[in-house]
Amino acid sequence: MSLQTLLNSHHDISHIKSSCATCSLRELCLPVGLNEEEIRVLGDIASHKRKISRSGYLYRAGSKFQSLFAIRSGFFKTCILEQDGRQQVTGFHMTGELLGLDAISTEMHTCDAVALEDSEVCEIPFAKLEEISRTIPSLMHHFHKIMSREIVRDHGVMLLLGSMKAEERLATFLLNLSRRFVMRGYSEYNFNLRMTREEIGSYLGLKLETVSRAFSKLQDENIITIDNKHVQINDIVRLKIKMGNSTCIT
Amino acid sequence: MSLQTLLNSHHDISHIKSSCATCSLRELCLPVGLNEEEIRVLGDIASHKRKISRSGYLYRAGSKFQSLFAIRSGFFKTCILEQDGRQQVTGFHMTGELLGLDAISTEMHTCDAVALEDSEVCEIPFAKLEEISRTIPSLMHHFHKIMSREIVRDHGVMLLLGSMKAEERLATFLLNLSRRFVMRGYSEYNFNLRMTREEIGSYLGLKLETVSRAFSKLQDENIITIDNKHVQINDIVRLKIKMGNSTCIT
DNA sequence: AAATAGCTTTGACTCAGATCAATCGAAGCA
DNA sequence: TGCTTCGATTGATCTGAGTCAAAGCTATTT
Repeated sequence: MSLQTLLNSHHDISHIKSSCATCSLRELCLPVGLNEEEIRVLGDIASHKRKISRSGYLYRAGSKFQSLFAIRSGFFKTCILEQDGRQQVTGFHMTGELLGLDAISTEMHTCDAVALEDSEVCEIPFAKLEEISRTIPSLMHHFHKIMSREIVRDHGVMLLLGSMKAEERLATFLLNLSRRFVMRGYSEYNFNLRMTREEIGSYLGLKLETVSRAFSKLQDENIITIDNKHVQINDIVRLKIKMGNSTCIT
Repeated sequence: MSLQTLLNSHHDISHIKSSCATCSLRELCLPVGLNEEEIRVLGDIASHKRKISRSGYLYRAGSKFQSLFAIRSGFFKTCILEQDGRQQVTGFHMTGELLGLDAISTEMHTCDAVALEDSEVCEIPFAKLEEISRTIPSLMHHFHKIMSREIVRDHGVMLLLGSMKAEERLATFLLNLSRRFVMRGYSEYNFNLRMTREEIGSYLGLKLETVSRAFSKLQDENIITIDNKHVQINDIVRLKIKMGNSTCIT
């Protein structure tokens, strides 16, 4: 595989406390392409904020779909509980991203959304959104675009995982996270992982031991560096990898 | 695993020539929830039909997104060509389904669409659709719903594959196909596979030999029966399986 | 009718990742 | 402070799927 070491220097990262600071609604919406007028309108209907503490549920599978959530700060996972009790992680969601899209075609949430750290979201009641979209149709159009982009991004990655080995899967996962941090204005080289090895494994279709081994291997190969190894779900990863021909990562 | 034999009888399937007959636009749209007025309007802009013969391209990755396509008859695969020349199948699409959604967030097709048998599609120019949606907003709304439903359906399946063994993946795949045939009004027990073992494998993240072995195993276990084994991409599968607690298949 | 090409099946071998198990570090708590 | 719990790491072993190879069937071509 074409993973290449890009940088080898160690930066001082002692100042990094959380992966994400707090996002204003404006910051959430600008990258998405909404104009000032649309943001103003959205601000009116999305004024309600909610705090979710670590391990808390934002919504549960089966509950009625009522709102989308813009993540102002924090980190979430979405997961489904299979009949045998095992849980399957279906995605990770960071500050600045939209949550709740899983329900958009079914009127019902298809998965649980769980906070991986103390988080704050901005609630966007979907009924109001639809109502206002009658006068400003472009609003709904934007949301559908965001939705499809998010789903397609994930979908594309998942499809490619099928043909990858454990190390490549992990690299893909880290690169994906990295890019999403960059989009939100954070360093692409230093960020915190808020999820456990088991959660990563569940998402990537690997066992936690395999994920751990892959981390160790990437570190041995000097591709990543991990501080605070043994901090539970809070280790800091310095990404120093890049796909040689980065066409296969979205 | 909770696969259970449901039926064991052999039906006469000699009359089954193709997996699908030809669909009218009305048939395409009704299950989707469009009303008469909307179908009439859609009919006006979607009058142009195109025939694609086996192995022909409906569109290619990188080409400009201009139209959605409703499949009137036939069977397609979508696939992406990786930089190393291998091709990755990203989906299969049957009569009555909508094709071209891969491009909806990018203005550009992200994959190739190839006919697996002689097929006919109905072209829906997206610009016209958007134009008309200004007067009938519900139309676009419907399309977004269809879109998200299709994407989510696939996405859900793919996510679950990660934790499955080869046999389970194949069973999931066959059940998925089966349900889609049912939705189009065909038997859920008898249908044709238009794709090769290699294409199935690519889609499921397996090698063709593994797919073949999984087919044999399912047959040994009396879960499926295959006629015309050696017909190239045309073998007839009699599905006799059902998940015990079918919550994990979407 | 024979030859060719495409796809499938099956067997033997190998290896990546799952499984089982033990240990360790960090955080929280009595 | 010591105890408990949770997560991470590492080793040993097992197994399912990939790989390589040979042979089979069907359809197509000559």
